[in-house]
Amino acid sequence: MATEMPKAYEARDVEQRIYEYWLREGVCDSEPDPAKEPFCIVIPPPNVTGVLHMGHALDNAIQDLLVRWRRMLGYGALWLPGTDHAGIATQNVTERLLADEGLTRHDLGREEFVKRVWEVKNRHHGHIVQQLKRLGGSMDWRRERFTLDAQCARAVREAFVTLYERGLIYRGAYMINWCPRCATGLSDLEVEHADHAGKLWYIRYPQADGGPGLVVATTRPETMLGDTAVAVHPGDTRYQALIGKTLRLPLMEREIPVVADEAVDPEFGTGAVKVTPAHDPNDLDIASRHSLPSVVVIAEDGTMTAETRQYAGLDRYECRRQVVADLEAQGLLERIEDHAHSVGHCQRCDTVVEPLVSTQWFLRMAPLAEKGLAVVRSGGVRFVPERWAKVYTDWLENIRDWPISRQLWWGHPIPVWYCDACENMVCSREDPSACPGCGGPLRPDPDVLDTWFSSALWPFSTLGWPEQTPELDYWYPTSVLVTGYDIIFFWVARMIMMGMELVGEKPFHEVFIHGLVRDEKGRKISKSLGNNIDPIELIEKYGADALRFALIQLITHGQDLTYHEDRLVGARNFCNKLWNASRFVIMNLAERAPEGLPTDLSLADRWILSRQASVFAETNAALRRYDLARAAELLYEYVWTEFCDWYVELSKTDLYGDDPVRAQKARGLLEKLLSGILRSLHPFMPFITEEIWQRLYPGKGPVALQSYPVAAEDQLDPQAESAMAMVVEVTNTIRSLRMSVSLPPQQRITVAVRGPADDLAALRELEPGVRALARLSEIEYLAPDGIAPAKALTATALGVEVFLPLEGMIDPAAELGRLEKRLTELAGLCEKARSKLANEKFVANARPEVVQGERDRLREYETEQARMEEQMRLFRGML
RNA sequence: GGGCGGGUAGCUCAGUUGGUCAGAGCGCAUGCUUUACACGCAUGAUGUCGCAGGUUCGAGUCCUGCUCCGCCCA
Repeated sequence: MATEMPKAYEARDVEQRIYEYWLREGVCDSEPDPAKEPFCIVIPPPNVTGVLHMGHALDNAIQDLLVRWRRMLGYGALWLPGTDHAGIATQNVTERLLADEGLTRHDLGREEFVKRVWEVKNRHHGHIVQQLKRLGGSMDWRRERFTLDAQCARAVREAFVTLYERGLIYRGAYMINWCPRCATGLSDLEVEHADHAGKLWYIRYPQADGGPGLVVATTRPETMLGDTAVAVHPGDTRYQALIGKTLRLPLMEREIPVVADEAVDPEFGTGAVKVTPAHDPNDLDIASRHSLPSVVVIAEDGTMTAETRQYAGLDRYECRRQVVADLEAQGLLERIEDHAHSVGHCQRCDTVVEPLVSTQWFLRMAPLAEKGLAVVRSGGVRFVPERWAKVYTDWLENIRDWPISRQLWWGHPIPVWYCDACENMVCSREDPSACPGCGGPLRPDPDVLDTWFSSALWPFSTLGWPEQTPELDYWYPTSVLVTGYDIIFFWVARMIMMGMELVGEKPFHEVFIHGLVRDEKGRKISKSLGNNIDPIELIEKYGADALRFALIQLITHGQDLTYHEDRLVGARNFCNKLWNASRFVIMNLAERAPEGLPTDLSLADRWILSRQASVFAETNAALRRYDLARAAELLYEYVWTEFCDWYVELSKTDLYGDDPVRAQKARGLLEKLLSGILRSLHPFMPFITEEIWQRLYPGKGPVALQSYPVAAEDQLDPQAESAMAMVVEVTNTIRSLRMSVSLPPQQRITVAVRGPADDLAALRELEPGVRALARLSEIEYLAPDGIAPAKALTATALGVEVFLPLEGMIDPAAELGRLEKRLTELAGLCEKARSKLANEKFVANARPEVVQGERDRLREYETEQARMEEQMRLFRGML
């Protein structure tokens, strides 16, 4: 067996080689297998031109953990990878590149531009895939998909046409959010609202008959050019006389009416609001109630229209300055106030969006939302943590129709064609060659679909839908979707609705929602802050396993998590601990260990087997309820504290003792325990566990395909656990007492122990180990009534008295101080317990075992108290 | 304005159905070339569990109010 293991684990020497090994072994490949229960996760496809950030690292660490765990449990586990074409984002990336050449997409023309985008996509694609691989993701790369590939395109077209045929998709002119920079319509979700320190301009609108008129307050003076009315609240006494009168719109010199409308807030500004139906959704509502005309004054490129005459062609903000200046010159600007208000920005480019009436394709959401709500309410789709279900249902209950067309060149074309000759419109699964009405030429719809439209089909388009493939049949609905709460509306909700509508079945059983990764100062990661953390750099520094383990440890109950480099150091150290514990075991396995579980187990053996069985049971339970941090903690604790600190140390007395049978038994058990540790940790830290596994069992195949350890009930041994707890406590007590008198570590001493026969027997069984760990030359066993050594340091450890007879080294005054402190503590504890027990209501109401526990505790305290007092008397005699 | 989450050791966070002096990691202090590991070992210090009431024999844990921080929606 190869025993040459470096002293420290070096992730960089291991990871790439191991990943290639998995690919070679087909570890991540999966086929539908009716003999196995299916388990499937589809990756939230990262933006193909994006760069992996910590959020992806977290998201993928979680998915890989779940998939590897299920795979080892024997499920037909598939993790399906892929990327998203990210319409606006990718088009913007390409346009920026063109800008460097001094070109715009219009210079190139649509066809040439789209070709360029594909080139950009192809360049970035390899990079993002490489990053996912470096994280150790066990995706089935043979099944990789791209939201714009032929298979997804087929699904998108099928979905669109089907929805259209069902009357769920319609086209019309409605007010939508428009990004003047991206030159496309946006859905509400793609608009981010930010508070903006703006102004409130008070403008006088005189009456047409020469009267003083009224004053309106507005945050957007430039839109006054498109005003077609002024509205006041019908109950507002200030304006009763003006309702129905006509005003003269300044600058435009147009006559507009004063209307009364309930929607006006009399508290805001002057209580009179200007009505610009073409550029404000609320005004549009008012306009429709009063049959007001609409005047478009801002064009799609953010400049003023011809309607604005002298302002035509100005940028909207330049126009604002001009309008304000002109109003002021005419004495119509009454005053200006500071006014903070919320302004919508384009999610992709941060430009202030413009509400505009525009002809778009819409998806009717009410019927879809109904199905989406039903399946979550009935528990068909379960959110973890549960509270996110409410976020989801609240949104769906108030949902508006979804504008799905985008005025971009990069994306899925809308499968609709128009005949200019006969005004026919064709929506078709196949490209039509001519107008079915007149046989004339057809013009394709120039728009593409919102990227989220194709993302919404992802769980089934990737599995082959609309074909009824074996994959779709086996893995759909998928098992769990893992994603951050920030895309519940964008993506999760839409997948659920589309799955229900198009496949007739939910896309997944569960949704595991995690928080976002924040920087060390707790700030959200953002481009503008420039506080992005590159997971690849961290992988290079600490290893992918350390990064993954640290992230898993940091997961809280759906909350954001604060990244801290210290955590990575801790996780890296844990990797090294595992490496060295394994190194120790493997070095000692130079002689082949026997097969099967050894017999003639010691107390320590029975204890560690019991602990391992119990930890594995708890770990699986924690994973099942998605308490991933707890699962990681359980294994961390077990490996470091119980296995390394105690079991390995105790095993040395067997390994290096003169009994070859015991040594052989120790080797056998260490190997068995390590096997369990490696398998249990593999989903958390795949690389290092695989590397060690290969060294431990060359030729046995990847650990990734071994069985995941589950509970072994027959190994649970509560008696061994409590006996061992006592041994540990006695050892710790001796160490602590040694330190209290600064005894040099090298100095071996004799200790005496006094206590129940069972406890002493347990100590005797592990005596060589205790002697080594507490640096003892000898242990003297005293019967419960045995006479304790005089002039000794003493303490009680779980009912066993420990004496360190250190005559000459003891400072009686210091000892008295220590004992006194402990006695004070004990007095307080006794007092507390006594008063509890003296309370009739406590005794009457508390559960019997709680009362009994209190009694037992009190008895222990009293016993210890008596012993301490006895010691005090001894030391006082020494003063 | 509506909703959600959080305020526990210097830092980051655990604390399952209320019941053993409140836990972990990091950091800190002291000591240690103990034949796997200094990315280590041992020992130790550290908390009015945001504030105020209430329920209860008993509250970090349940209820009410307040306060501060963060997020989502309008």
